Amino acid sequence: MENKKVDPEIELHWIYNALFSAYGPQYWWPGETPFEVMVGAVLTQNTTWHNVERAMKALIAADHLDPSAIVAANLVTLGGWLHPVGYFNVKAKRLQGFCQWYLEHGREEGLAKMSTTELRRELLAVKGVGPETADDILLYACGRPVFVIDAYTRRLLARFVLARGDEPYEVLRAFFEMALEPDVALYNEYHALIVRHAKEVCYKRQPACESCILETRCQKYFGLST
DNA sequence: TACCAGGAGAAAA
DNA sequence: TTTTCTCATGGT
Repeated sequence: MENKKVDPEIELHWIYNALFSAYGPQYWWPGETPFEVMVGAVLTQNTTWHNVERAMKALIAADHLDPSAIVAANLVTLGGWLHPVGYFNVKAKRLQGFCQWYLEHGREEGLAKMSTTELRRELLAVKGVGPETADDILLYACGRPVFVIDAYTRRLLARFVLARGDEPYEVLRAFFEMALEPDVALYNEYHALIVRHAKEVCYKRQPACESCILETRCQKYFGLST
């Protein structure tokens, strides 16, 4: 594989424009309120969104899509509502822990008073909230300009030879945030488009993704003919 | 039947 | 410090 020197700023903007032209706005993140977005971020860990929606519906049906109600809920009962998302025993504890933190920090109003750096540090200190979940919450619930790195993003970077893909989370986040202007709407749409594209075209198909809308530029770095 | 999905924490090496 | 294991359901 030929490893050519590329300009991350140019490449990342090109990829974004290509994805947006192909798929249009994705209207992420699903959720009526910022708190619902936060709950979804915790529940979606290693789980499809379809199953998260089922668990959210169960919480709503039980009138428990509320931080105080979740904290007060019996852990076994809460796990029962979360059953569809898998790891329900783990996620019940994580969700309760997160809601406890959310209430102690003054809900949305309290979080809004914190700087992005401070809020991110606080989120990462919550058990069950790792870097991706923290950044999902920061970007989609709190409207902070933080780029979310997930498995799809890593594959995309690897395919474009912009990174190996297995770098530490913070390295890849910095890579995006240095190449792109700190724009909440852009980061929001970009991550959503990467996920959308991953679902449309399987990145695992090596070496080329036939019919992939990014194919022409992607192949440029793989030296593949059209 | 086997594998993967909008991860994270703990334990082991 | 890095790698491996565990948590677990539901769809393909």
